[in-house]
Amino acid sequence: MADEPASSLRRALDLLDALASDDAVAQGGWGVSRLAAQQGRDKSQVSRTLRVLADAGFVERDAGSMAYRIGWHVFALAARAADQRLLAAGAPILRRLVEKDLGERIHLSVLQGPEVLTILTETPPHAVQTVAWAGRLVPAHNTSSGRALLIDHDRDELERLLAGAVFGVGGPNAPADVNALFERILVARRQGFAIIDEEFEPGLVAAAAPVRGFRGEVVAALNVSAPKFRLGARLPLAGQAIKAAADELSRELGYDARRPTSLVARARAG
Amino acid sequence: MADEPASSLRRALDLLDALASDDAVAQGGWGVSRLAAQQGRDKSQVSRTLRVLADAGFVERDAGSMAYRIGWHVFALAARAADQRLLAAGAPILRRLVEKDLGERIHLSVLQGPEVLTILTETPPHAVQTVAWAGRLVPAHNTSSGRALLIDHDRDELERLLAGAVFGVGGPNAPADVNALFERILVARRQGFAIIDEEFEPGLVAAAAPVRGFRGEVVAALNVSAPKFRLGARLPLAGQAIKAAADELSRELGYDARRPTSLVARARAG
DNA sequence: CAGATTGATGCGCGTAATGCAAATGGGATC
DNA sequence: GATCCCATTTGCATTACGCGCATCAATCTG
Repeated sequence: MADEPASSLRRALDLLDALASDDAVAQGGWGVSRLAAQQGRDKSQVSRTLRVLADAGFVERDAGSMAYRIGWHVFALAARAADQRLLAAGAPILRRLVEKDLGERIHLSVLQGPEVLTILTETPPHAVQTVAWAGRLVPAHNTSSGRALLIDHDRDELERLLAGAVFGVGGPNAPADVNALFERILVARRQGFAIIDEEFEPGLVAAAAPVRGFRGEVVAALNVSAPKFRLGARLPLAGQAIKAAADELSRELGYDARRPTSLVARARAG
Repeated sequence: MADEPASSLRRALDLLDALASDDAVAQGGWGVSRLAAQQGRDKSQVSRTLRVLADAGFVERDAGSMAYRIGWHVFALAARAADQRLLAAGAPILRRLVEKDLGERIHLSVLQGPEVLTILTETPPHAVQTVAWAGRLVPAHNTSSGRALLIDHDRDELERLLAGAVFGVGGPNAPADVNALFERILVARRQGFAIIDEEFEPGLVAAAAPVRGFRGEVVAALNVSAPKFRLGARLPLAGQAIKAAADELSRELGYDARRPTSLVARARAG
């Protein structure tokens, strides 16, 4: 719980988030009133905050509709967001995986608090509709990426990280609590990759493996997900392929598997 | 220059900017003291502001060095709003192209599997018939937009993507097979834009250039097409104009041509 | 161990964010 | 053109909260 006092800065950042929501994007941006109502704030202050954000280029407003949308500055910053090496080195590996090995949707994700952020997606050409997954957040505790990203966490760390998470939802096999999750993490740790069978969504299976940085800590996860009827049978094989690719990516980031990692890897949990 | 009172929000945003500077990025992020000195602010408040930014995910800190960097959350914002911005920033550029530069029909399109989907059109006033092109699908292999959208693809990727495509149809100069297409893509790659001369339809010429997103990957294509008797003579010039406009749009999407984001592009090429 | 550096925190002070209310500015409809 | 209605901005009194100073803990250096 412990709702922070919510500083004025935090409230401003929440406005940016709201403008990047599916609804706001789909409607070509939101006006002051809509934003104020949605955020439970007074219109006046929202108006003033947006003016500052607009002056700084973080939002911009449509000349006709007066609606605000995310501005150029955010895109410029995003281009310099954390570890571009991960993106640069990851892209070709994802492509190869989807084309040569698996023929299913491949994602590269990082941990964002108790959730998983997809930063790169590669879709097979035959895919009918491409849902834009990049930039989306999903829970960490019932997804394959999440399991891979948490593979070094011990029970206490899990407990703390997932204090607010809702267990037992998603697919029929979703873990019921932290203990169940930890058990499955131990399995993943043993075999080097995680297998998910209808935990996140009914009928969906997935496999994921951790990507490590040069210090040995988990920096990302590579995963494949697909309908059970298509991927189910060869899921263990897919896991192996994903793990091989993740290991390759780790090497490109400077990770040396022979060096001991546990100490440094643990440091990131705080 | 009437310096604004500089609200606290503005100061916080300036911190993000500072963290996105070349120096900061090159050094893997900056610490509190460095940032405070560079911004002429007190360490204490920089520390507190960064804590809020970090809680919101807008910055993240390196566990070892304590240095702050732009966080993945910014990336997520940009990724989710990317499509919106493509449309918003694209519209005026299309309008300007058709009014000032070319006086012919301009399209903005994206790749949809092996086909090209037009998402924005601008028509010159003198146009007799206004066919609604937006929402239409055309083949990728014998259109200028398609060529621009496939400009980073290598031969193998083309082969897989266009496995079901019918070659040798459309105009008299339509590419006969994947090899012929790839040859022409190489030409387009060299000059930065694609020229089509009666490939899609007899008597029709076109020029197109790729638009890149903040990650450096091709997200759309800008193109002009017109009857050969009207545009044929100045087609190379039109190509240059289209390329210039596409580059401008890319910049508005956060693409920085100087940065080696081309790693992503190059890696695709092989 | 002294000395320097870096980041976090306690605490009064004063600025700048806040909420209410009123004003402004279009678009509608009649 | 007069009257509403909606969205956005602005005026203003109040005070929360951002601010700088000083202090403290933790690391690094020599």
